[in-house]
Order: sequence, then structure tokens, then C-alpha cells
Amino acid sequence: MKHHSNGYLPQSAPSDHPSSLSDHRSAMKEIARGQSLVTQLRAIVLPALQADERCELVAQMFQNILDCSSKAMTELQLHHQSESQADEALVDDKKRVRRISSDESVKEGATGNPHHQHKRRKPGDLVSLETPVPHYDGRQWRKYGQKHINKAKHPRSYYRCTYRQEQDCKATKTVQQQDGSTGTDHPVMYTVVYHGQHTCKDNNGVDSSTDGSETNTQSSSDSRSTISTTCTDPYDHQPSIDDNKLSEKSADLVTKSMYESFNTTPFAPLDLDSWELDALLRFGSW
DNA sequence: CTGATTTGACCTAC
DNA sequence: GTAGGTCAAATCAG
Repeated sequence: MKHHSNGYLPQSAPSDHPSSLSDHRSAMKEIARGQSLVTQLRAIVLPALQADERCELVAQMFQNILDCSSKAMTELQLHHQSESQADEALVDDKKRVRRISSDESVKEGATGNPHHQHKRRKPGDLVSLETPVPHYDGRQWRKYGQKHINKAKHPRSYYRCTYRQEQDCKATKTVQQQDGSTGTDHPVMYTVVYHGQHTCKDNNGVDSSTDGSETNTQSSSDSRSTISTTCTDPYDHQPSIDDNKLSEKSADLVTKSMYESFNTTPFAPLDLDSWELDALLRFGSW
């Protein structure tokens, strides 16, 4: 799968119904943009709030907004899929044949390989968004791989839920810096793609995936998404390897500390100008 | 010492 | 054959 430069859901090949599909596409783009903006805003605002009731209220409002957009995104995806399915029916048949045969070969233990699922993920099971803060999404992730993607300047990092083993949480995400954003003028933007649903509860016992409103995956994660990052991807500045390591580490540290302040303990106390609060509250009543 | 990250190898899909 | 995704040993950091 190629890096989708726009950072949104990868689309199947252009179909015969360009109008409706492109409508969906642009709607999804807009929603994703909205999610990204809210995410960025939340990343700025929440850490600046003192841990009091208002803070929780604000956090809840952000969450609600993101949940709403996630639901809308899901609806659109479903629509999009059902419409594009017809177009892909023929292709699907071919794929199915192939898949079956390959499954059989696996069953036969032709390889006896210890690695089980190296399947490519289905496009339908993902949600992507653009954010300058790819790590601070209220979830705990563990990096398990990094790869240079064809024609992309920056490597893609692969994360899975920290609780994958203990709670068998299947959620994963990939983070990739967008090619255009190298820094100076515009904030570095990352394309974050969430795969699979969180079935875990995060450590403070707050359920993550389950507030019911989050039936969809990543959106769930992504809705919680949030805040984060810092991630200066090592490759951003393309410094020495050592620098890379340093920056990654520090980014993760920041991420973690943000997580902690965000997730578990309420939020890091911070001074907040009254105008900021007013703006927030106004935003909340919106 | 323990847990997280890095990174090259490996696997599967295309 | 190539590209994307995952594994797991080695390495790093607290």
C-alpha cells in the first residue's frame, strides 16, 4: 500500500461511480481534517488545564466531538464500501480464489513457519488522520517495527497496543511523517492510521474501547487520539543516527509523560489564562 | 534486571 | 519480484 499523501482512507481504484464515491471521499476527508484539528487543539489545551472538574468537562467535550466525527466517518465508510463493493465484485472473486489456495498451502504446513499472520490489512478496517501529534492519543502503544516505504521520504513506524499480550488487544497503528512537512514553516504533520479495535482497558481501569460509542476501531483510538506527540520523527531532521535515536527516545518520553498526565492522572496542572478558559468553555457550549 | 526500542530477516499479498 | 507488515534477537534505558 502506498503512502497516501493525503493521509486519508486509502481508496479502492476509481470506480464507475465517481460522483458518489468522490463525495464520500471528500466528506471523509473533511471529517478527518476536523478530527485532526480537534486532536491538535486538544493536545494544546488539555495539558494546559489544571486538574479540576472543568478540565474533565473539557476533556469529555473533546471526546464527544471526536466520537461524533468517528461515527460519521464509520457511516461514510460503510456507505463507501457498499458502493464500491459492486465494482470490486469481480476482482474479489479472483482474490478469493487466490486466498483460498494460499490458505490451503498454509494449512498443509508447507512451511511450518512460526509466523502466523502476515496478511496485509484490509483497507476497510482502518481509520487514518493527519496530526502533528501522532503519539499523544490517549492510548499506550508499543513500537514493533519501522520500515521505509516506497517513495516516501520518511519511514513508517508500526505500533501495537501495549496490552496486546495481557489483554489480547488487536489494535495497531502506523505513523508516518508526511513528505511535504519537513518542519520550519508548518508544523510537521504525520499520517496516523489505526487498525483494529482496542479490546483492552487501559491501566487505570478506564475502559478504552468500550464506551459504547466507540464501535469502530480506530476511530476509537483515534478519537482518543489526541494528543501527542512530539514525535519528531528521527528522520525529520535527518541528523546522525545517534541523533535519531535521541530524538525518538525523547519523543517517546514526552509521549509517555503526556499519557500519564492525560490518561491516568487527570491532567498536568498548568497555568491557563482566563481567556483561554473562556474560549474553551465557549467552544464547549458550541 | 526489566521492559521498551531498534533493526534485519522473514512472510504474505500483489 | 517487490512492497508492506510482523517477528524476534540485540540493544538501550531507567
